[in-house]
Amino acid sequence: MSYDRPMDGGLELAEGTSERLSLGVAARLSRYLQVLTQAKKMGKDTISSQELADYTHVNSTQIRRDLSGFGKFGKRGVGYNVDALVSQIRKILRTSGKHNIALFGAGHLGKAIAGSDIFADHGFEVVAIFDTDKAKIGQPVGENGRLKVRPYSDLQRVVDAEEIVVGVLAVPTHAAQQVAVDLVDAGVKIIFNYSEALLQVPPDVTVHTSSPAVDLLYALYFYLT
Amino acid sequence: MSYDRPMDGGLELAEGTSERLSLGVAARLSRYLQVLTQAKKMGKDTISSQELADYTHVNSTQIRRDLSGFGKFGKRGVGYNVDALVSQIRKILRTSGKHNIALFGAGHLGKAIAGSDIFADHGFEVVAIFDTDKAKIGQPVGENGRLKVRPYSDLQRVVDAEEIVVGVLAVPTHAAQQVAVDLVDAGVKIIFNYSEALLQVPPDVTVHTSSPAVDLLYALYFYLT
DNA sequence: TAGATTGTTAATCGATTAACAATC
DNA sequence: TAGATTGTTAATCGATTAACAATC
Repeated sequence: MSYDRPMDGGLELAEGTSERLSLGVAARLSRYLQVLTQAKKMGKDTISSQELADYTHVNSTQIRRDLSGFGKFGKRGVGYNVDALVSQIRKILRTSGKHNIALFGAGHLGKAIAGSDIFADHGFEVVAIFDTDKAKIGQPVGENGRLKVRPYSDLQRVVDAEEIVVGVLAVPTHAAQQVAVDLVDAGVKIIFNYSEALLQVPPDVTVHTSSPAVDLLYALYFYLT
Repeated sequence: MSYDRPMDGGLELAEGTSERLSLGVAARLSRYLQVLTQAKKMGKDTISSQELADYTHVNSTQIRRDLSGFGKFGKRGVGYNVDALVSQIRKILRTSGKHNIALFGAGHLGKAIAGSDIFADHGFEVVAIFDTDKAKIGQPVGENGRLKVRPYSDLQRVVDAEEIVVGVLAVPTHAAQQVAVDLVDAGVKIIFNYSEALLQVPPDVTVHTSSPAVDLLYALYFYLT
């Protein structure tokens, strides 16, 4: 685990490059990144493992341990430089690039997602929004009406032309499976599902279903006990 | 771990009642519940641990192990009865009751949440929606315009009158901390944060921040490697 | 220097998995 | 009966934590 390369932003990845991160480490690193991004917006230059722990509910020792596996990123007595740590984690997660998203459904949820910078902050860009409702097609959506709602029939063409890697489903539950099928046919391998549908997809496709109510149940259990 | 009470819906909880569930078990049980709820809607009467595994990405042995800690809920060669398992898990999680939610922010996201049945399916009811924008106050929101947007100044009064246990923040990031402070003052202990703000709250208050982009980063890592 | 915080070790704990007898 | 699937064991693996020397 020793690591003697200077921490000055060299381009190579630290040890561990060749092996896949474990699920847990990858998930935690993503969360650190989220907090760091916000901390930076709040004008913080450095952050301690204890502060990161307060926001992520991950033990501070665990955080230092996760990070030290890839290099000595901190300064004893001071903490971690926010900018430097962001770029290190991005490198470790190999998500420094820009990735294009297509959004399905131009209802309240679709508009909320299109207008948010929650994806943009992490290098994702919503480059297309689709709906099957003719009344909605052509409508401007997102900040400054940057996007125009496209007809659903353009899916395949747009996925190819815009190099879409993620499909986000903000459609009614009954419509979700069909969109998933069409996305898979178009070659998309990551689907983010905001509907309640249980999606059936081939094994090489990743589905992430957002379940706020599940998270609430979980929080409530610890509140009630 | 032996358990000889009939599985016929007796009211007592199985073994483990007195001890708190571990974080992991509680989280997984919540996810099983989500899948079971959807499976029921799809008309399934029984479900196998393997089917649950396919939808939750939890190993099927792990699922049987989680469940068998509380009783023998399954039938060998058949699987689990969906209805019975739902009520058993609800009992284990002690979330059989109804819990009231207040929603903050009547923008696209607030309206999307108010109009969804994602919370209702799990015994949560959105009973109030607030906004500070005078133009929005009084507007009907949710299915059949069931809710009218209330002025933010009514927060304390409504939390008391409606026995609100969860506050859901669908407000701009810059407004989130103030709402959190006011909710804490009103006695709410669970906050669900859809903004990007890092919220500062007392230790006895649970904050869950929804981070779709973080989940995407994570999915993308496994896609890219 | 004095205080703070990292990096790292060592020990513990819980999660995960394969395997398979029991039994529907 | 034959096939399927649970409940459970036993072994392994990774996560978690306390403690503390190193050092900024």
